[in-house]
Amino acid sequence: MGSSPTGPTLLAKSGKSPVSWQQGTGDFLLADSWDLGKRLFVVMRRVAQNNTMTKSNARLPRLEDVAERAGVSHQTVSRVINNHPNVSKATRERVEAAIAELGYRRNTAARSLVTRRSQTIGVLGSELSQYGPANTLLGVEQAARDAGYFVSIAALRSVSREAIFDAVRHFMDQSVDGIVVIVPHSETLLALAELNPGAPVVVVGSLGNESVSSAMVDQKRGAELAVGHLVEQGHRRIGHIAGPQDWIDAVARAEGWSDTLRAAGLDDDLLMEGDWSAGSGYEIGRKLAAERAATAIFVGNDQMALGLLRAFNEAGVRVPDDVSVVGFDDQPESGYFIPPLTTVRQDFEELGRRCMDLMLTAMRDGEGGSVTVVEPELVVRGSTSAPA
Amino acid sequence: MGSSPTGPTLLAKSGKSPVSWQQGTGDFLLADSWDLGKRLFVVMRRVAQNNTMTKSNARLPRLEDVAERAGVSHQTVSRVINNHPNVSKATRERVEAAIAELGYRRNTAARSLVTRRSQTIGVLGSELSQYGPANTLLGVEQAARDAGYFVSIAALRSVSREAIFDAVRHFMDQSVDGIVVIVPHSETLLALAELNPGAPVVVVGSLGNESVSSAMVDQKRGAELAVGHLVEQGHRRIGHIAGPQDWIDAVARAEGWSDTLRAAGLDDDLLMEGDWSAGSGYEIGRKLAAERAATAIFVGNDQMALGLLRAFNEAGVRVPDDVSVVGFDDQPESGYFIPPLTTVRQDFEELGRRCMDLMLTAMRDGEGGSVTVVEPELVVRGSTSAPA
DNA sequence: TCTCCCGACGTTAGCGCTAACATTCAGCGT
DNA sequence: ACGCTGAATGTTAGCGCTAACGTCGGGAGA
Repeated sequence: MGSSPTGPTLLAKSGKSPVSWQQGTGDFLLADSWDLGKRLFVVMRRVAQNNTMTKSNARLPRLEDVAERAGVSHQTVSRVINNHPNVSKATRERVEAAIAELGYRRNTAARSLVTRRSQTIGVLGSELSQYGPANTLLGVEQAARDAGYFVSIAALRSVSREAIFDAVRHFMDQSVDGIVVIVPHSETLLALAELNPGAPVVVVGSLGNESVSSAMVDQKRGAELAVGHLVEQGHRRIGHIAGPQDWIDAVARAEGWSDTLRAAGLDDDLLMEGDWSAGSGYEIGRKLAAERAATAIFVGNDQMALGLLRAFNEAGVRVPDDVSVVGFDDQPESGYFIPPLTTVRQDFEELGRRCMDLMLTAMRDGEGGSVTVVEPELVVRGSTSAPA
Repeated sequence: MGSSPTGPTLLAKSGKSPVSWQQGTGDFLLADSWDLGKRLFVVMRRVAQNNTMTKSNARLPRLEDVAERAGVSHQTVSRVINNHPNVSKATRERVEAAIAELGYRRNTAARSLVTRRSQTIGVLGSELSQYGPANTLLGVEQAARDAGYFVSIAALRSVSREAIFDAVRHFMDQSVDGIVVIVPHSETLLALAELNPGAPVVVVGSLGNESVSSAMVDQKRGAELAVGHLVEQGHRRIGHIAGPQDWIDAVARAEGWSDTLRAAGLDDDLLMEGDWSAGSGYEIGRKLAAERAATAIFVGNDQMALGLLRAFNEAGVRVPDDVSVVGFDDQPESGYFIPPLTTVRQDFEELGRRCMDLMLTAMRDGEGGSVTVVEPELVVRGSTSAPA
């Protein structure tokens, strides 16, 4: 890219942000922000000129151009690019120099056309604005880009067969090399089964099976950690606010809760279902505050726990003195709830990376059905204590 | 797709989730989840077979195949697909039938190769796990997919020139038709200016200028709403916890705060800077609780406000009785803080849609520099009241 | 010395699509 | 009847790349 010595490089090279911020002096703020705006304006104007210039100019260099410059055939250049063995060192270096000089970049479309691979993986997600899915997506993206893949996304507005079909068709149109599914929803898996994506599928968070690989955090184990912690502290009546039961994770967490209680010889009859939202946690919390049946509540995620805390606070139920609360996820905010929330941490980015690892092997070896499990971790904070 | 009548369709067609959930009965849970797993297993096994079958079978149909079946030339089929005018109604119908019968889908790579357009827009984002950016992304994705575009993402791990360069090169390799930048960070704009993406750029949240279009929520106006609300209630000492000042939005909000105070003849000297995190809000909150200089605090986002509330709670500062607090963003959880947070709502999805609108016109008409502004909205809840 | 082999290239033929040009034929005015 | 027009179609030539095969020369082995 034309980085002439007098280009915008100089302006931006200063590195640190140009805004010198001083506490307690609003004046500086205005001046600096204005200055920033002005600088941006100048730089951007130059960009605009650049753009119109290059746009009208010649097209991008191709293999042929590089070949000509290096004095070889285009095929030899191709070999260099693709790291084929039979190229002499001297030629390789000459070609690489030519590539660098011309700023050659290979044309993805042409390559895809002939190789029938798009170097793109599609990520099918829902609830992508939630903490968990969003971070999983980021983990996948990072691993994918590092592996030289493009990441295309399709967010599901609703978890319906139609929406899923539409998204998968979208990916098939793009002829993605693989599909990662971050829709921890059983309906999705069923819909996916009907379609025939024609590309390897890796599911985040499902039970693995022989056709699709899956990467998951051990939800049941997480629930066991949470409930085990409460049991250890001496709680005997431990309720659970579950997520919607068509979510695979919600089912697994409820299972872990139930199993742990039974193993400890306790009743697992205090079960309620929310919809993951703080609002639903609040509604259920109001009922719980009135009933006072449990001395501890294991909540399916941190957001519902937030709603629960709020309801308890309103009703004068003290946490953890009257009731202990454990969440699930460990969002960055959970440590700042009132009181700070004891919760189960899931390493979503690691999950995303593992997911991509599975995808890479699935695409290479064509094998499916492997499962990788990330261990959750209990984070103890102020919302739990021994019962009164 | 081979949806034979005896295929997996039957299994999945039941529509509702198979899990019949009953409050207070852990037994059902286990049984049902097991049942679900079993059903998935059966369906997925069939998928595995399908996959291996079709993978070994013939390749996908092309224009030529459709043409042959419809008794026309491949070019006529192309015309039908691209809605060219000069095709007779009869032929068009015949071709469409053939397309449907063969399940033809056009090859994106081949099309891109000749049209030099990839039908893909790249979204460059950072902090994509945060509420605002995540939802903006969703808005962009929805609008883009509806417009027939693919959405490729690149998340910035750090906001450095190198990372930005890398991401933009990534998009250039993919020859995206446009780049949406959701990095409300001035450094990004400078780095972007150096590079020459060779494709229209739309920035979310910047000041517009002649080379790039931008979609933004009127941050300053939002701050004015928030601070105006506090002033109206009779507060005279109103502090601000700003975001990092290399973020464009943070600067604008601080400006709005400052301007409003000055317009009301009040001092704008109570200014602190956080890093958007609840933790930084908490730290600043501890200092504020000790000083008690202000009767109201306008906080740069809801997460810092959460930390602030927590610090105040710990220190025995009552909200809103002793100090009023206003946030910014209106995350879904903010209504369940203790107390429920008065805050400024930003419609991020609308922002994303508008952003995509700009992109579409920029790609079509090649014009840049337009700006579209989304109005913020004040949401009054329990964290604000008149000073004591 | 001659063959054979193999590394280091070059040449050719598409991948599936669209733009541009070529062709056909009905309908029109003269 | 004649050409002329234009709608409806067909034909041709790539887009930039890679896989497959062709060629060439030099060293090893007989």
